[in-house]
Amino acid sequence: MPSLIRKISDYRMERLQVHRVSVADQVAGILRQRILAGELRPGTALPEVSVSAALGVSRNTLREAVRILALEGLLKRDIHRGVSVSHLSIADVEEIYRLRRMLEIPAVYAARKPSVEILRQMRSLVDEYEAVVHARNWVRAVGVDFQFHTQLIRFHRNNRLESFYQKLIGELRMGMVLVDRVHDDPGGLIPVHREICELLAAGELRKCAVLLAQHLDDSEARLRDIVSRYADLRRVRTGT
Amino acid sequence: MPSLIRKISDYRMERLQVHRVSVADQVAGILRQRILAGELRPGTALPEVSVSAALGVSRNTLREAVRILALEGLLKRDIHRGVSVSHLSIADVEEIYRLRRMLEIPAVYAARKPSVEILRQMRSLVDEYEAVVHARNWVRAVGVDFQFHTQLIRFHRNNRLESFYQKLIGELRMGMVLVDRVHDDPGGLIPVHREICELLAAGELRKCAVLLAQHLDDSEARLRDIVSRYADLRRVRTGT
DNA sequence: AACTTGTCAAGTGTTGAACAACATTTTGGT
DNA sequence: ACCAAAATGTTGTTCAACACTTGACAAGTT
Repeated sequence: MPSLIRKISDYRMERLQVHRVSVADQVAGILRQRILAGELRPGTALPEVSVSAALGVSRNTLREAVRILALEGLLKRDIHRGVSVSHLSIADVEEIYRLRRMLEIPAVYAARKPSVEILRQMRSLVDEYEAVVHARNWVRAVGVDFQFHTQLIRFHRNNRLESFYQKLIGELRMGMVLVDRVHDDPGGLIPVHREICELLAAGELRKCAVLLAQHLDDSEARLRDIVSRYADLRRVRTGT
Repeated sequence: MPSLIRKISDYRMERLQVHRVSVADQVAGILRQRILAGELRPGTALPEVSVSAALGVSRNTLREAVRILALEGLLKRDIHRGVSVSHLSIADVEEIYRLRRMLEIPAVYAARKPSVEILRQMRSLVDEYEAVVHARNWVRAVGVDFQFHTQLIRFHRNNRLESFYQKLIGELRMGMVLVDRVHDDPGGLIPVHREICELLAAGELRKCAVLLAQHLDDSEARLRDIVSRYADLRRVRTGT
């Protein structure tokens, strides 16, 4: 595995940078990506031997990667029974959205003097979202959507909060990708996101907060719907 | 190591419960405890070979434990350079206290109809705090203090928030135990905590929030002081 | 038939040893 | 005194083996 990395870059600088990440972290990244892309669906078991063999790393390394993802909430570990991709329950969705409200809405007010940098980022993310939706790349769209909200959180200027928030939306993302078909109206978010930017720039924080709250409600309702529908589907398939 | 556990309990019930925790988790628990007790001070290096030998576990197992604590923020990993107990900087303290305010004050308002159970817990924790301070057990006092605030957070009824909060105060605790001597006035918290309980019970949420905010400010100032003093001390000792 | 009791395979938990990769220190030369 | 190259000690990673659980199925009992 390390030799593969070596091959990609011969330049000393790059090699150093790439190499600073341990293999375990890289493996965690790969698995995270596959989970968030919906490739590994909730409930999928990840037997250590076969997975480590498939990825070309040792069992121990895979274990470290799994430990990371388990602490992130993406994988579930049942002792002596193996790991599997976590399920997102309605309760989880509700819990996470209560947190999003608790964190994102104050973020708007924290943007009293909004950072130009963050605002610029947000605007470019809206553009990117538009492009991605146009290209009908739904998985990527979900990612960009969440990046937009992460920028919002950055107004708090708090690293711990930011990484916690990213962990949260990581879990949500796992639920979002359950639908391979377009979820209701993915393009509908564009004007909302754009208006959030403008209201922030104009200092209309109250209006912005209201709009955001409403946006979050919508988003939660949509995800609830997806999750409950998926739960039914699973129930039927399992025969419970 | 596992066989040792077996010996302790022959009863099936107990054995099941004990054995559900992997050795790695147990080791993480031990290390966490020693760090939070101030036994392992910030900056202390933890060489894998010696530590694993001392604890009687393999290097791989210790590594898993270290991975857990690193993700909790208690240990710092520098790749190829080993792990050490994290330092708490003034910036960290400030960041964490901003989060505490953001989370605890809304918790008061979330206690509009306060759970009897939580309130009971809080009161008994105040009593315990009193007893512990009387016994001059400062390390334990810090722990009980933080347990009190954790109960406050429980009004949010949000598991993810709770574990995030516990991670946060875990980091603070590491700073708190830097002083082996009594920090200014450890008994002074008793009436404050007690009044917070009473105001909550009486539904005087606004007053309670104000008091809590003030309490947090005091607490932050005290910790800032400790940390900066310790940083000076370290600077002198290191000769920088 | 329903219930308990072996037995077995498959998987995880843990270990120890070995080697590779890296940071730091020491060495050796100038 | 300075700098590059080698030695050192540590972590990162792999491998192979064993101990221990679990789940499922077969065998036996009531």
